[in-house]
Amino acid sequence: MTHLPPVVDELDRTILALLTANARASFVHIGQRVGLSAPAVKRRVDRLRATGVITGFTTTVRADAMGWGMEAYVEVYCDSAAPPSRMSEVARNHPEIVAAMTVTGDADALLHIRARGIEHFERVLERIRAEPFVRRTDSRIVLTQLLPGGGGGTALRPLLSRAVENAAEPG
Amino acid sequence: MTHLPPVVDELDRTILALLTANARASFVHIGQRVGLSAPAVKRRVDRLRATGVITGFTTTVRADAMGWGMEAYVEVYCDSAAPPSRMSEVARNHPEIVAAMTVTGDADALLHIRARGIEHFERVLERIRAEPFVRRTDSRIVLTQLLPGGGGGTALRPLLSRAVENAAEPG
DNA sequence: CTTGAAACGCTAGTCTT
DNA sequence: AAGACTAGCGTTTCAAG
Repeated sequence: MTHLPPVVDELDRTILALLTANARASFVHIGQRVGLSAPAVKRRVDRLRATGVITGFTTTVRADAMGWGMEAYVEVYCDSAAPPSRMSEVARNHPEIVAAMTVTGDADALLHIRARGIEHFERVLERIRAEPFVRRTDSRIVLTQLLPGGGGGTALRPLLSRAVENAAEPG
Repeated sequence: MTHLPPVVDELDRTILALLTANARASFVHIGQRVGLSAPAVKRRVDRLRATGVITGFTTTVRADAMGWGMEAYVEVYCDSAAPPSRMSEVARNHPEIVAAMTVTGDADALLHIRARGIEHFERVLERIRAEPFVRRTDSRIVLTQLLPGGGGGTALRPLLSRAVENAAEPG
């Protein structure tokens, strides 16, 4: 929440690397690798969270194992008067939209979409194109991830959160 | 590593939702929410990892706080004979490429790139365009993330891993 | 899946540098 | 200011039911 001076030294960077590699690593384990005691590691992690460097701890899930077999990037062309806030609202209302951003170039926004299959994707696309300010869309369906962990976790959170009323808050 | 029948029931889905919301949540805490004892939760999490549904636990880090202030999606047009394996190799050799995939449409591949700033991004682009089989590139620079957690964590792993020789393996 | 017990990790307080 | 140490408590883990 707060925004104190986010100073990140080499020790912090190593701790962050270890935590991104395994968010469930114990503080003693991390401490052994960086030459610190467990309480010292905890203090640094607490500070990284307080300064907003660490925003959370999440789990990477294979999307296809969850039945979300396809993935696409959709460029959206809007009417000239369309405000980004309106697009943001649309993105929040469609759980299949796992990321949304405004971009440079001809298109106004870029959406990262996950769907159960082609027919599901088509329905999502129809819903988006039904928005009054959307003029047209241009889709790129993902064929193969070229890097390991390409289908990873953070973006899946909106798709899973329907199963839980209150998300668990750390600490 | 193994690929046993990845059956995922409603309880598993709830556990996954809680773990994606907070990967450091304790098994007792999760158990209270789903009406299970801690060992029962652990058994299910172990099984989800063994069947490849859970691929890891990671930490979400604000990229800008780490000095990675800009983000772009780059479409790559290749020579007709360029194999995807070659593109995969290129993606692995450039740490700024946090995701790479083959896609439908005019372009052959789509790259997700993070850079410290415009000038850094330009250098990365030059390096990519210097690859012999790359014919041209088409970039979309990200202006604003429209969903919370849009700058998130998993994709940052390659950028941080240089700080650590051996990544911590869970379990 | 649960229970119970031992090992382990987390965390706050206190002291040292 | 930042880390080390210690002790109390919660968690993880394995055995057995």
